Amino acid sequence: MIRSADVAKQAGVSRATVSVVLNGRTDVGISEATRLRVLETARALGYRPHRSGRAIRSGKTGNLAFLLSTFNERSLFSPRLLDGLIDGAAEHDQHLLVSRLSDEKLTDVQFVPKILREFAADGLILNYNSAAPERLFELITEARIPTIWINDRRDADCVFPDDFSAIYQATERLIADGHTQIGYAGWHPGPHFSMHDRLEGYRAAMNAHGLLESTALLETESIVTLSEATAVVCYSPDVVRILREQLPENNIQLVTPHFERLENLTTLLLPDYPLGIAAVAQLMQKIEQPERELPPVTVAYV
Amino acid sequence: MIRSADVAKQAGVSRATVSVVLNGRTDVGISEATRLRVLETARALGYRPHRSGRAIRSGKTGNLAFLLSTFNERSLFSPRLLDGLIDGAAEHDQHLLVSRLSDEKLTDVQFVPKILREFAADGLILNYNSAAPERLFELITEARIPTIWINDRRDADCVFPDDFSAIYQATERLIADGHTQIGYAGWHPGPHFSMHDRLEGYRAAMNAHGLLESTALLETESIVTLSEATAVVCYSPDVVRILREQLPENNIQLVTPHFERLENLTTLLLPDYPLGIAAVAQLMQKIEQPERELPPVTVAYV
DNA sequence: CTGAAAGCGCTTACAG
DNA sequence: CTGAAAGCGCTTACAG
Repeated sequence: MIRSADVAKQAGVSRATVSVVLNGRTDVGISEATRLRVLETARALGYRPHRSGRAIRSGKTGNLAFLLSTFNERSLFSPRLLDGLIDGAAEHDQHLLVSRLSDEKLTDVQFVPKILREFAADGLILNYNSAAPERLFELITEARIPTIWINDRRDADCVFPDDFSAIYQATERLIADGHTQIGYAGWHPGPHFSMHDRLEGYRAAMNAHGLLESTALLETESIVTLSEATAVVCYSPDVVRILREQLPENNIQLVTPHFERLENLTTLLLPDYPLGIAAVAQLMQKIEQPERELPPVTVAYV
Repeated sequence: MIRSADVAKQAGVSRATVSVVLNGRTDVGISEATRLRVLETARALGYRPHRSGRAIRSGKTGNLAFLLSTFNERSLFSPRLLDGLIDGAAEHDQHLLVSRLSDEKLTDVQFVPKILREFAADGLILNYNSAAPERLFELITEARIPTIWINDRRDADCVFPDDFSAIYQATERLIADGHTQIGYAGWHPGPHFSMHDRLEGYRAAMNAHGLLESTALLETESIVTLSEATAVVCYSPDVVRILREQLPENNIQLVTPHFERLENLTTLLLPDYPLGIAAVAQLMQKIEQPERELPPVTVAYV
């Protein structure tokens, strides 16, 4: 293992100089020749600074932890969300720790997840919707660790997709096309905030233009009958198949949590990558000012 | 932030005693009363040991890094694989760091991923199939970090699903049922080792029983015609739909990388969770003895 | 502009 | 059985 002392010795400078050069500090004047010599020596030796050294000195681990449920309904999870988090973390020079917890584990009062038992990350990104086990809230509070909630609408410290605006926007597109009989085919408002927000987005758009609502709320993938509607805003791609038999494609607006655009269909996609980026940005702010409650952040569908 | 010194002071012992008690060391005799007092004090204070402190002392970060490509064809990735890795890491008292790299980034010789630029993990689990960018190999070698390859068949230090045996076993089931005209519907051997292994598994089973091969190798989801076959071993679930129109369900054996069993169909599933567990176990061994080349490990389909 | 010293939180010998 | 001391790799004042 190469230490900063090895680089210093080899380059003929002190450890402090190595640190200053490698961290690109500009407040300390270092001769260009020395700077280059240190950089080159570090490279040649394959020096990889030990994160823990800095961590213990700075009080910051340089790690962010991403926590989700093994129970898929509880957590939004996609490779793109993970990419957003990883890229976001990298932008802020942080590593991303990942952990998944089962509800069963969380019901055990003895159980404390490793990530909360130790000080191994500077902050937490929680990917648990509103139905998260009560015990989880306790654990977070006890650990007193800066936390941002992702995909949950709360009073503060959260980042979530703007379902309201997405549906609102989709509805307005149909209105702009001259439609007055516009249906909404989505799910019954359920435990997740987004179900409620989408319905409200539709209602708000219709009301704003003095139009009458015509909703077909779904319990499952039941058949949609919106006989009087000439156009439909819809959330479930499963329903599109049925709608397509009844309506021209131009008259269907899809807003979807899936990532694939359906052929010839105007589609708004869940912004999972930007969600990850935004969540990390919020968490960094939260880490800097742990006491301050951050106002909720919405991320637009794309 | 609560430090071990705080716990020591509060409990009226030295920091060393706190360390010994909290790490459950048995080689040092500690009175039961003292032990309980330290544990209770730590709990009451909400003490969370700073990983970096131990890391810097022990030379081990306690982190394992999982590295994959943003290019999906390069990396096997599923929530269950991640669960396997996370649970495996937890078993060994390690955290899991995750990072994804795009091929473009890796073509840039200047670019060194954060995880290799710093010493932040004790070892690496690489989820890159054989077609990984050349630069990646260089980077790993330069960093001299214990590494296990997952889902790639190499000479050493790798963990991969046993595609050969899965297909062999599926073929033998049909032979045991009395079939002699057995087809294999899979993909042309391509860059990934598994394509080759599956075909060989089929061939080996047929040869072992003196039967003639009848393969329909697929380029895409083309129609399968195995007119003389009374039974088929098949890898692609897409092909099952077509086969089902030609054959009774009992005469189809599916081996699949997807996680869902098809109704009424004998199916062998890719063992992604066990793969994660096994990969971590191998990596822990590799970290302990970095010089030693570990023989390849296969994980059976389930 | 550079270097010696101190200290971050932890654990491990070692002395009592 | 317990505690004082040393040291892991790093960075940050501070003295020269």
